[in-house]
Formats: sequence, C-alpha cells, structure tokens
Amino acid sequence: MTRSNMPEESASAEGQVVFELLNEVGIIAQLSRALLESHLEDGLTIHHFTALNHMVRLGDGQTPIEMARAFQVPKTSMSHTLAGLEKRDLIRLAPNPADGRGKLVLLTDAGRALRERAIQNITPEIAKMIPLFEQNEAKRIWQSLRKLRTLLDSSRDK
Amino acid sequence: MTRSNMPEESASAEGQVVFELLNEVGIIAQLSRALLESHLEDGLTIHHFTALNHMVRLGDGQTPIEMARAFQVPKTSMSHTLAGLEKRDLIRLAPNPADGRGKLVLLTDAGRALRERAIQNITPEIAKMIPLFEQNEAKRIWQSLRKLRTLLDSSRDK
DNA sequence: ACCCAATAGTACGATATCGCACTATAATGT
DNA sequence: ACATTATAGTGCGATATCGTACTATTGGGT
Repeated sequence: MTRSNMPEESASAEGQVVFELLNEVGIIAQLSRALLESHLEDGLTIHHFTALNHMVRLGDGQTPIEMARAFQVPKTSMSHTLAGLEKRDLIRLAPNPADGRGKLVLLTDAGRALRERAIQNITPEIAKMIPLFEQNEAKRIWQSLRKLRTLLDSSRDK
Repeated sequence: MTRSNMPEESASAEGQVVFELLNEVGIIAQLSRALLESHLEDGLTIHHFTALNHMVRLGDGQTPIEMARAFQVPKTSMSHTLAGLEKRDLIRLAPNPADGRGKLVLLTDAGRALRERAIQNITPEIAKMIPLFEQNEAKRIWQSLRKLRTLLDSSRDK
C-alpha cells in the first residue's frame, strides 16, 4: 500500500527506548482490552473487571480512594465504577470503621465467581491465539514488566 | 494494612501466564497513559497522540477505517478522534482518489511538530523516573512484546 | 476544647466513547 | 446494464469519563 510519507528512522536517545516500550505496551493493552471485553458478560467493562481482579489478587477491604490511586484514575471515575459493581452485587460497600468519611470495598461471592468465570473463558482463548509465544518467554517478560510497573508506580508520589 | 481476605495463590494453568502478562501490560498502560496525558498540550488525549504517533511511525495516508482497525476501536470513535485532530489542524482529511466513499488521513507540519514536541517533553521525564531500568532490558522486552502484539493483531481477523 | 486545613466521597455538568441507523459509493453476480 | 450486497463515513442518542464544586469527617496546632 502506498504511503505519502515513509516511516521515520528510529533515532534512539535517552529514555527513547523506554518510550518505545511503553508505546508497544499501550498498543497491546488496547488489543487485549478489546479481547477481554468481548468475553465479559452483562455489559461489564474493563474497569469493572480490573477492579474485581485487583481485589482478588491483592485482597479486598481497600477504600475507594486507595483503589483510585492504585489505578491512577480520578476518584470520581472509581466511584462510578464501584457503583456499577455494587448495583450488580459483585461488591459490597461497607462503612469504614476506622474513618467516618470513608468506605471499604468488599468482594461478594458473586464478584469472586464472575472474575473466576471470566478468566476461565478468556484463558483458553489466549492459549489458542498464542501457541507460539512460549511460557518461558512470557514469564521472563512478565518479571521485567513487574519491575517496570513498580518503578512507574512509586515515582508518581514523588 | 489489614485485609479481610488474603491474596490468592498464583495457580498457573495454560494461557494463565499470558493472562498475567496481559494484566501487567494493562496496568502499565494505564499508568503511562496518565503520565503521557499530563504532558500533552491543548487538551489532547492519548487517542489523539496515539493516532499522530502511528502516522509518523508507519507513514500517513491511511484511511480512517484502516486506522480504526489498527487500534481496534469502533470507526465512530476514530471518526471523533480524527475530527478533533482536524479541528486543531494537526491532520488533514483529503478525499480518497481511489475510493469515492473514503478519505485519507494526512499529517500536517503542525501535527508532526506537536508529536515531536510531546516526545521531547516526555522522554526526559521517563529517563528520570526509570534510571534503574536499563536500556538493554527495555530493548529485550520490547522485542518480545512486538512479537506478542503481532500475534494478537493477526489472530483477530480469523 | 476549638479552629482550620486536609481528606473521603458525591453531585453535576461538559466532553468522550461507541452502538445503531442512515447515506453515498463500490464491488459482485447475472 | 442492472440489481444486490458490502463498505466508508456521519448523525444521533445512551452511557462513561472526569474536572469542579460541595458536604461530612478527621486530625494537627494552639
């Protein structure tokens, strides 16, 4: 296909490589987001799933504001997401005994089950799509990305 | 901090590892998105930037629908994004000489310049944040992620 | 004990996303 | 050549995102 302009040379400077990496990460996130959402029931979005997944993985009982910070989204957005989850009985919002202003976000059995089901649905799909992408390579990159995420995460509250 | 439920064991099955990887990718994308947007001028969003960046990297002159497919977003969303870019004179939408229904998306000098400026702004920021994340590691993962992206991308139009 | 700056969460409005329906043009079959 | 089906893009409406402003509560300083 003809292009009126050819791609630029990849002139790499200081953080340039990391920028390229993050760009790639963004594209993959976009693609896998589309994939995941197509497997979610009941009009749930990626945000709903991510919140549920977060709670299963790290333990529930966080406050909404903690979760907003963990995902770097505005607290109003998190409030909306949690409202959607609560309406579907996938979480419960309990008053925070330690802080009269705050709440605690608690998983319900239904929430836990839905997250489990979603993963059961999506995992074979992924395995089918990515037969060539070996486990070992995935595991290796994953380790590196966790390190990267930690760096990104901790340097925000400078 | 006390949690009412402890984290689950990481029981890894078939595509499970890749799922974990994609989850990590999603989190990083979210964090770096917040970072990038805080450095964009004139209320531009990640979508605007991504479109500009795509055109600089792969050459402009694509049709809107091609770009929508490349990013896996609905064509109406892409239409909206492009309208925003055109309003700011960062792209031009020309009629497609090869197809009377279609258009071609062309970068303007302003668009190219803004993308360049954004990268100049963000790159040192990244370099500052990630001094520990060595170039070599970044480059290595990047290669792997490109492979992963290609797999994800090609298996969608099955 | 009291003030006051800081914080958790919500209300509301502006803008963004995206599905559905529509128009215009193209491609395909006969 | 013409009818039929498919495709590019837009208009519109429902829902989502997120900034600003607000209320309720907390905690630190005096």
